[in-house]
Amino acid sequence: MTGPTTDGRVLRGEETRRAVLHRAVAIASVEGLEALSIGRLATDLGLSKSGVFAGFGSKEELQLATVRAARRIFADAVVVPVADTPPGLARARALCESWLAYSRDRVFPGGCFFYEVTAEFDARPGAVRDALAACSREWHETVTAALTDARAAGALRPDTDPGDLAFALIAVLETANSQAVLHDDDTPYQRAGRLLLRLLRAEATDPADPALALRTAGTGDAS
Amino acid sequence: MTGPTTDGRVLRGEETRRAVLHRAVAIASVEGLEALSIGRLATDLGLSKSGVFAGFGSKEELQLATVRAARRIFADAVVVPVADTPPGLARARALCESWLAYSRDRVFPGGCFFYEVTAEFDARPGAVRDALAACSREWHETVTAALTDARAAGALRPDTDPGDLAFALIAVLETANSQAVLHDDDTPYQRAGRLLLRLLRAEATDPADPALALRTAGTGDAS
DNA sequence: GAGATATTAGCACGATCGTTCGTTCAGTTT
DNA sequence: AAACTGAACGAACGATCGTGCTAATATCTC
Repeated sequence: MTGPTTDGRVLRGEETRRAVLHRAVAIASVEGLEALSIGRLATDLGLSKSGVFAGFGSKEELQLATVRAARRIFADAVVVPVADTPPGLARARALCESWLAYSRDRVFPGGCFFYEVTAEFDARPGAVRDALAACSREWHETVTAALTDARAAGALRPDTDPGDLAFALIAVLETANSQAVLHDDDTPYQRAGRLLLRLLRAEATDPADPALALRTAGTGDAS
Repeated sequence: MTGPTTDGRVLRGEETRRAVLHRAVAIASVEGLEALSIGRLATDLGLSKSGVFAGFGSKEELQLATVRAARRIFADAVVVPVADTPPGLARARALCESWLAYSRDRVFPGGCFFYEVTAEFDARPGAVRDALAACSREWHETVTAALTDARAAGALRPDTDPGDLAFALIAVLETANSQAVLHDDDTPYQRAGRLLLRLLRAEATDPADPALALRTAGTGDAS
């Protein structure tokens, strides 16, 4: 009986926590996790510094909570929408397109949250880096799994290394994000779209696989 | 004759500036340009805070000088060594291998300086971002030029887009750096080595081009 | 030597950082 | 109504930030 009866107090607390994290992921995607200052969050949200602090207990805990929040947003924006795409090659393709849209549409205002923040922490030992490494691994495994399915289904050549291919696909995605944000330019996304198809077709048993068809806009289907 | 007669004063000043920048690029490659604090640099080098500050005039100028210093180190480590490689496909290949060594050997202790710092500033308008954008453009153009030469020489297929191919190659390089640093793992470099060759061979008119031969160690040449 | 010049040190400023403390107030329980 | 709980506040702390001053110290010119 840890009475999960609705307690309005803790409920309100979680609400402000969510508000803080909503702002935190936005700031961190642009300026990084170190630029997250408790005082600034408090000012932006009209809260007191100590109030924000109390909700997390330490700056590092705030950073970790921010990473967890971003992970959820990323999953909702990129991975969840492709759940209804059939496993295999089509899903791998859908994951890439979904990722490009995630970056292009600025789900996080600074582009990909994890690109920004991973570069910031990848060489600094600590809990934040560990959390980011786990996210990275998770994403790579998601793409690799789709490609492994595709190979098992015969859509990719038997000698294809799903890990290598996933690495190449993700490399193109991340670089498109980086270049597009840095130069405030859309063409990297177009380059990336071409290259993704090229990479997949090069490993596909059937380069004309419908999962690799061009889709300029919408579903591209005309009945 | 703007009297370049050795003035020991300005010479000494430039010496300390170099010492400061040497430390600055190391710090920035690990923790970013914002983590560069004047007081910390002064303490690390046994100088006074105002002494360090006077050498640059402002924090932003220090950051810009750090970027310029890193650009020079990068050029010396990656671009200069391939100057004696014949232009074209061989040089493109050499640039990639040189870059991998630059990252793997930790010319900057935090891996690629520009990966770290570009992610930090790509979404923040300002002089630092502009300088980094220029560096990015310069590097892309260096690789693209080598590929354009290769195509002009008939080593790459006529329909190859040097910009797209350079983009893909650089994407693989950057991601190898990122993954290797984040997970403290060497395998991303091995993946990258395989993928680079794969990408170049796919566009080469002669996949058996000697410039694309495997070289496991050293020059691989036996007289 | 004297005088000009450029580097460096010393000191202090306002601002902001993360953190701690005691208090206030709304909601829950008895 | 009284007792308790948890979120949020306000004030303050020591530290560090970037940035100005002024003075001391080298070095060059004459």
